Amino acid sequence: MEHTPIACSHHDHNHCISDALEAARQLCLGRGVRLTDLRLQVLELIWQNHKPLGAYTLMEMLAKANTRRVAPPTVYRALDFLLEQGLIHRINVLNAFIGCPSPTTKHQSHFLICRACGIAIELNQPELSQQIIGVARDAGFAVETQSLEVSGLCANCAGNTEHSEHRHE
Amino acid sequence: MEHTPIACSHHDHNHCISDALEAARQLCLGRGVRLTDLRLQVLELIWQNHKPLGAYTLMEMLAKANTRRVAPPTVYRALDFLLEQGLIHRINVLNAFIGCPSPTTKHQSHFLICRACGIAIELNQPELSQQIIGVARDAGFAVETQSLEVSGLCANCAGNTEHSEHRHE
DNA sequence: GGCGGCTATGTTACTCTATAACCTATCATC
DNA sequence: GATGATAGGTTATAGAGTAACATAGCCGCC
Ligand SMILES: [Zn+2]
Ligand SMILES: [Zn+2]
Ligand SMILES: [Zn+2]
Ligand SMILES: [Zn+2]
Repeated sequence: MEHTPIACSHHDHNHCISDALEAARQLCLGRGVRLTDLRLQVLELIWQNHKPLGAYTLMEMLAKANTRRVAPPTVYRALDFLLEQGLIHRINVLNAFIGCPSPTTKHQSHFLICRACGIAIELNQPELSQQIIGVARDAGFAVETQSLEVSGLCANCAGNTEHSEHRHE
Repeated sequence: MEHTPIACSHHDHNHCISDALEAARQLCLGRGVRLTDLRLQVLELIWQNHKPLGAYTLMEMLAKANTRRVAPPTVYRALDFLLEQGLIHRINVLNAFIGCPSPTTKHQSHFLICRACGIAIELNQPELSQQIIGVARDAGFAVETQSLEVSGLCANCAGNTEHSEHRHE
């Protein structure tokens, strides 16, 4: 049952972006929280590809887009909001953030991260979450959040490894 | 098959420490790498309990123990060595380090982390590693390393939650 | 024993990541 | 349009990690 993830295959990424932004608008509307210009802008920047972006990278992008200085708290507050609403995930191993393709359904943070091209693929495996909860319960542990970060090579990069190991863009 | 982990139960922790240090000595001897005084000292400090310690906390402890200033590179180099040899793991979600109770057997980094008492319990579940590898393979992804960090409440703290939610020592 | 290369540690300076504290602007509601 | 609440701007600082270079031990060899 091999199935190449969207992030790894050629696809119309504008579609990913518009879907994500529209989903965010609906979700915030439904919850009565404010998806302000800044927050939307940060979300859009995060979605510009399937690679996690650091807060300071986002800060520079914001500064460039708005042609004025943007300070860390500004971007961190937007990121905190997006994290709270489940619109993005934090990739701890990279100190970076990536958009969530299914923010409406509650789920844990499970990612495959390619060390060659930098892509992060979000898994959708409720059974895995359940198994982890089970293992934890056997140890008397009550799970609140899960972070699974698997590093390696994605389908694209695994094939090209011998030729070009270290490209980052 | 409930089984309270050692880290969570009353136990002779000096035994944990001496076991870990002796295992480290043997392992380094066998591999022909040098477990220097500094590296051993850092490992011992890390093992002083079952809670992950940050690099800067370790730095202060080192400075106190040696009654002289210790700079970041000193402790980071020791940590790098211990990580390479598999004697410790890094807990990404905490930016902290914890001793590995089974450094001789190759395995992934799977932890339960109690947000109340700060303890980190290392799981020993090869089946879980295998399942993760399988899920990744279905996405065409070649796994190199895994980091599973589950946050919640340990057996001890889950019972006491209503009384004292936020004790850290 | 003394030389030369290698590994480990010391030292300084810096980068990157994140937050505290305080102030101002905007929004919603009455 | 006053009032309270939320969002964003600003400054400063904390926390985590690394680069670059100097020094000190260690080891094998002559
Ligand atoms: Zn998600
Ligand atoms: Zn890739
Ligand atoms: Zn381990
Ligand atoms: Zn606990």
